[in-house]
Amino acid sequence: MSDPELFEVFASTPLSSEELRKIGSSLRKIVLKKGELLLRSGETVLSTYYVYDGCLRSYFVDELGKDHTLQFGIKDWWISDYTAIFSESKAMMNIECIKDATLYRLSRKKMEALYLEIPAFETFFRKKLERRVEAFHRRTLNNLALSAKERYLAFIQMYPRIEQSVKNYHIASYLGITTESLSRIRKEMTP
Amino acid sequence: MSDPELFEVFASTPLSSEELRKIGSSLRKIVLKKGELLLRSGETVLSTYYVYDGCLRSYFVDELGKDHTLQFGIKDWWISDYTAIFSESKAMMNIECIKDATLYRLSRKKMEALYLEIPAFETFFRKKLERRVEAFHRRTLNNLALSAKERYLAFIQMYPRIEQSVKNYHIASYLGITTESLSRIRKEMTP
DNA sequence: TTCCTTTCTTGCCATAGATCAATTTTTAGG
DNA sequence: CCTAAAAATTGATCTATGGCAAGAAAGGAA
Repeated sequence: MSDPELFEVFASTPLSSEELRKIGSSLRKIVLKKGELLLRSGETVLSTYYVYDGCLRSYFVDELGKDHTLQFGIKDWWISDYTAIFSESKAMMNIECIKDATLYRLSRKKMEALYLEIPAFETFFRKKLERRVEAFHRRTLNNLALSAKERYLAFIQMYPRIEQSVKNYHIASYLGITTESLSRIRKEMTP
Repeated sequence: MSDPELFEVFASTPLSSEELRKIGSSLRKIVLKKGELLLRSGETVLSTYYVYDGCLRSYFVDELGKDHTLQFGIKDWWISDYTAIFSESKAMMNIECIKDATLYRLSRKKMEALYLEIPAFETFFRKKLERRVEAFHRRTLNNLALSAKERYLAFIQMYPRIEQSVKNYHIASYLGITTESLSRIRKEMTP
C-alpha cells in the first residue's frame, strides 16, 4: 500500500513510521470490477477488506433464492463476512463489487500478529468494532420499531452517500422489503 | 469484587495477579431486585455491567409506547446501552432487572484507563466486541430472511438459558412480534 | 440515434402478522 | 389454600407488505 493511502486509513491513530511500515506490508491491494465476487458463501473467510474506493455489498442468499443485503462497503469502511471471520467458520455471505473498487486486504492471521505487536493497532480496531456494534444496535432497533417507510427514511438520512451509488433493489434488500414496496414508498414521498 | 468471582470473568485471559487486582478495584458490585431499573432513557450512559447472576433486559420505548427488547443479559454477559456508551451520547434504552441480579459495574472512564494500562484487558474486550458483532450480524440476517416462527425457533435454540428465565412477552418484543402471534406460533408447535 | 437489457413502476390480489376484545391459565402474596 | 394480579390464549377482524404480471423508463453498447 502506498504511504499516502496508508496515512488516510490510520490518520487518527498514533503510530510510528516503523509501525506504519509493518502495517502497510501486511496489506495487499485488490482491484475489482463491478459484478466480481470477493467472497462466496461456503468459502473459508480469511480476510477483512478496507474499501479505498468504489462500493461493495455483502449479502445472504436464503433457501428460496432471495438475497438479503447485510452490509454495504464504501470508502473508508471495512467489509468482510463478520458472521464467520471471528469464529473462523465458513462464510454464510457473499461479497460482491457493485461499483468498480480498490480494496486493501488484511488477513486474519496478520491482523492477530499486528494486535500483539502494536497495541495502538488493536485500539484502532477495538474502536471500529465499537462503532459497528453501535450501528447494529441502532439498526436492530429500527427493524423492531419502524415501518418500512420509516426505515427507508432513516436509511437515506443515515447513509446519503450509499444511497447514491446503489440500486433501489439493493436498498430494498437491505431494509427487508420488496423492490415493489420500496417503489411505492418512494412514490408517496414525492407527490 | 471478590477474587473467585473476578477469576470467573477473566478465566480465559492471561493477567498477572497485580493486573487482576487493578481490574477488580475498578469494578463495583450492584445488587438489583426484579423490576428495578438500572438505566433510564435520556440519562448519560456511564458504565457497562457484567451480569454475575440473574437476568436483565435492555429495551426501547417508541412514540406509541410499545417496548422493543434489544438485549437480554444473563450470567457472564455484559449489558449496557451500546447505542450510546461508545459515542458518549444520551441513552435511548432502558435497562430493567427481570430476575433478581448481581452485577459488576465498570465505568467507561476506568475502562479506558485499563485499556491503556493492560493490553490483555483490551484484547479481552476486543474479542467480546467481535462476538457481539457476529451475533448482531446473524440476528439482522434472521430479521431479514426468516418468518416469525423461524425466528422464534432460532431464538430458543440459540438461547435456551434465556428462554427459561424470561416471559413470553419479552421474547415476543425481542423477536419483533406481538405476544398474541407468539402464542399462536407456540400453539402450532406443540400439537 | 437505435436497440436491447436492466431497473423501476403500477395494478390487482394474497397473506403474515397486528389489533381488539374477551377469556382462561398461571403465579405470587397473604 | 384462597384470591387478585399477571401472563397467556383464543377468536374475529384489519392492514402493511408481499407476490405476480405487465408495462414504462433508464442506461449502455454500437
